Amino acid sequence: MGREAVLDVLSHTDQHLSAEDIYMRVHETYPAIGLTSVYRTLDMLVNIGLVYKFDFGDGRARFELAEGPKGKDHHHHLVCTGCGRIVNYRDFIDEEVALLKKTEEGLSKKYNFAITNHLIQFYGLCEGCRKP
Amino acid sequence: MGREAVLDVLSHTDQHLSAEDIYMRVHETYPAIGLTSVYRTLDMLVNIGLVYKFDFGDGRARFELAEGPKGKDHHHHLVCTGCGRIVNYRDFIDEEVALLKKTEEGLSKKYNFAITNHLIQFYGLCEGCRKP
DNA sequence: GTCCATGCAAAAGGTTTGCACAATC
DNA sequence: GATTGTGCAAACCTTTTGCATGGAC
Repeated sequence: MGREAVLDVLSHTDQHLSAEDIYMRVHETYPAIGLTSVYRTLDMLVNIGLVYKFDFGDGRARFELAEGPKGKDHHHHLVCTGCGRIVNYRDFIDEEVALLKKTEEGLSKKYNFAITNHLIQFYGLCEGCRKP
Repeated sequence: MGREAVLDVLSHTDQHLSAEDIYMRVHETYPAIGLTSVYRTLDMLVNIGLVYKFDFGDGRARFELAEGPKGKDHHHHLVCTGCGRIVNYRDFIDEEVALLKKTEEGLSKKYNFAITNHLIQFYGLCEGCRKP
C-alpha cells in the first residue's frame, strides 16, 4: 500500500521531495498512512535501488525516482545555496558520464572497490539570490 | 583560541573528522573548550572558506581543511557504504577538474548561476565489506 | 561600560525505534 | 498461531539557540 503510494508521488513530480513532503502528498490520498511508514518505505525503496536519496545540505534528505534501465533521464544537480532551489541539468551529461565511467574503472582497480554509484553536484547562487 | 585549536587538529590529520571528533581532540589540549564552540568555530571557518564541510550520508557532517591557493592537495572522495571508510583520491583529478570547469561555465551561462563549488563522490563497497 | 567569545543547558529538527494492534496466511 | 505491516508516541542524535558569565579594550 505504502509502496505504491510513495512511488506514485515520486513518479508524478520533478521536484526533490523530502520525506515529509512525500508524506503530505501521500496523506492526501491515503490519510491512514503515517510519516513512519513513509520513512520505512523510502528506506526500503532506496535499498532495492528504485529510489535515490540525496543530501543537498539543508538538513533533510531528498528523494527521487531512480531512472529506468535505459537511463534516459539521467541528470545531475545544480543547487542554489541561497534559496535551496535545485536544477536538474542534463547538459554535459554525456561527457560527464564518460569520464565518470573511466574514473570508476580506475578507482575500482586501484582501491579494490565495487563502485555502485556516484554523485556530482554544483553549488552556487541563482539569479534571484545574487542581486540583493 | 578555538580557531587555532580547531585548525591545528584539522591540519594534523588526513581523516575526515566529525564535529564531535574534533571536539574530543581539541578537548585533550584545551579542556575548557566545549562542543558548542567547536560547532561555532567550524561554522565560521566554513564560511570564510578555510574548511570544507562534507556529508557522506551517515547523518553527521565531516570537515577537512581547504587546500591552499596552489590547490596541490585537491582530491575527491570514494566512500564505502559498508563501513564508512573514505578514501581521498587524486587520480584523474586533472581531467575531472578540467571537465568540471567547463561544465561550470556552461551551467553558469545557461542557468544564470554564480557557481562557487562542486562535489564529486563515488560510492561503493571496499574489499573488506564485499567478501562476507 | 561595551563588546565579543564562551560554556552550559535546553531546544530544535529530522529520523529511528518500541510497542501494541490489526490484518493476512 | 505466527508473521507481517502499521500508527502513535517516545527516543535518538546531531546541530542550533538562549542566556548568563568572564575577559579584553
